[in-house]
Amino acid sequence: MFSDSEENYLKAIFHLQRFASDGVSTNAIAEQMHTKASSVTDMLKKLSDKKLVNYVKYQGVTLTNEGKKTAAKIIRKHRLWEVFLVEKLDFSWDEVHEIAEQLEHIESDVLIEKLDKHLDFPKFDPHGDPIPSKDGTFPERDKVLLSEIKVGESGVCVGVKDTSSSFLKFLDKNGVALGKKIKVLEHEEFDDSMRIQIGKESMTISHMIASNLYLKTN
Amino acid sequence: MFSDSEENYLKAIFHLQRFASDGVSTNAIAEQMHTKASSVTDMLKKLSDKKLVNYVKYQGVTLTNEGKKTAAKIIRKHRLWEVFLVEKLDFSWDEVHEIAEQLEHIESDVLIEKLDKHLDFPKFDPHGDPIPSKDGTFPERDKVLLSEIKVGESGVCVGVKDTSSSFLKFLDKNGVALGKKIKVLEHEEFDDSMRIQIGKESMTISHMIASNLYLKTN
DNA sequence: AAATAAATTTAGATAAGACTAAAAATGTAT
DNA sequence: ATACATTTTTAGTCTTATCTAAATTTATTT
Ligand SMILES: [Mn+2]
Ligand SMILES: [Mn+2]
Ligand SMILES: [Mn+2]
Ligand SMILES: [Mn+2]
Repeated sequence: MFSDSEENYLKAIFHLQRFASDGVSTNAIAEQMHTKASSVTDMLKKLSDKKLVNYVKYQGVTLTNEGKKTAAKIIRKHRLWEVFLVEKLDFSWDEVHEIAEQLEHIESDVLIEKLDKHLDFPKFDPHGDPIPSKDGTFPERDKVLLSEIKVGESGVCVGVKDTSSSFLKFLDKNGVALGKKIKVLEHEEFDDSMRIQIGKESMTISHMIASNLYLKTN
Repeated sequence: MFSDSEENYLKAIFHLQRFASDGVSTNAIAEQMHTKASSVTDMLKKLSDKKLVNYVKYQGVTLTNEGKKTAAKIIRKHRLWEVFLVEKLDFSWDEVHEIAEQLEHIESDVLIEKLDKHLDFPKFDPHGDPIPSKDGTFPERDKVLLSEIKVGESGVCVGVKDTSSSFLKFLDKNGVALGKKIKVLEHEEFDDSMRIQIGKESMTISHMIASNLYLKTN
């Protein structure tokens, strides 16, 4: 149906579109894709011909409905495979992204649905990111950055904002994982660092850490 | 490491090499790959540069040790994924080949080993074909074509020679599957058809069928 | 409102992989 | 041994996806 490259562009535009209120810029896409602006322009023309994006020269792009649907499907595949890798093959959450980048391009509708069933229809991936349903709807979950939580309150870890391997490895090392209960013990005004309770341990974390961890409060 | 196309050529040469005693011909590869001889020549040069094949103009090719190792690895991946699809995702054996053709190109050594473990280190795929080990060794199994078995003797179905979807579907329809015990009741000289007992049923099968089913005799 | 800077597109090149048509090498039959 | 047929290679073209460098458009300053 679509080439791997086309699918990767659609995914990139989809993710960038959430932040930019207007069209997504050529440069933004180039940066996201680690490619050059001229390559992006070429691809935008092609995607526009295929009615996947609304493209006006010099004005940036937005996804059409068809483009959104296609992007959601790829993200669905990516995240389902990530769940598989962690749940069934015993990978840790910092190792799965690269492999899922490949697996997301495997084409077979039956495969996705069977995989979904095998995994018992998960709603969120190993990083807490929502898995769109077959029709492209993303499940919502009210989550708050740990950095926004007041002293004395607590919540359950449901996701990470930064999904870099180094951050995930740091969390592992300190016993932080999805489902863990975290309570804010202290908040240092000076540098916005926090003292938190996680399980029976307590630890101090920087603002950098606290602003990349999502909690679900009761 | 290698492109999907390169991998597919290596696999094709590997399979053709089992029959041809000397080098594999350009035309044979072209037919197997559903491509043109000129495209094959181009690729052979490339594979030769990469020391994956021994190529002498007009003389056909053979795989180098490196080429054999690479081909075995791809076949290993293909067959492990087929086991996964049948055992874990509940596909039937006639549906898995096309998907495995895609999955075999996913690159991650850790993934293959974890998949192998998850499947409990299978030695044969859903069609009875041997799964090479990490070092490229193919497990052997003494098997005989059903058409070679004498009246009164019996064996257990361990593989198929023809793996076409139509043949596999026919077998399913008639209750033939790997592990089933089959006993030869009669043999018709005229057309080499056979009357066989499978489970509690008995049925007549053509020579075409009998010469594409492998049994393991006791 | 120019002038300058930044972003974007165009033009032209390159590489992989495939194809067609023509040329060259090899094999077969008189 | 020569002619004919088959196989294989070469030459040249096409598509996709990328790049660099130059041109163009849009945005920002003075
Ligand atoms: Mn990911
Ligand atoms: Mn993820
Ligand atoms: Mn197969
Ligand atoms: Mn198989």
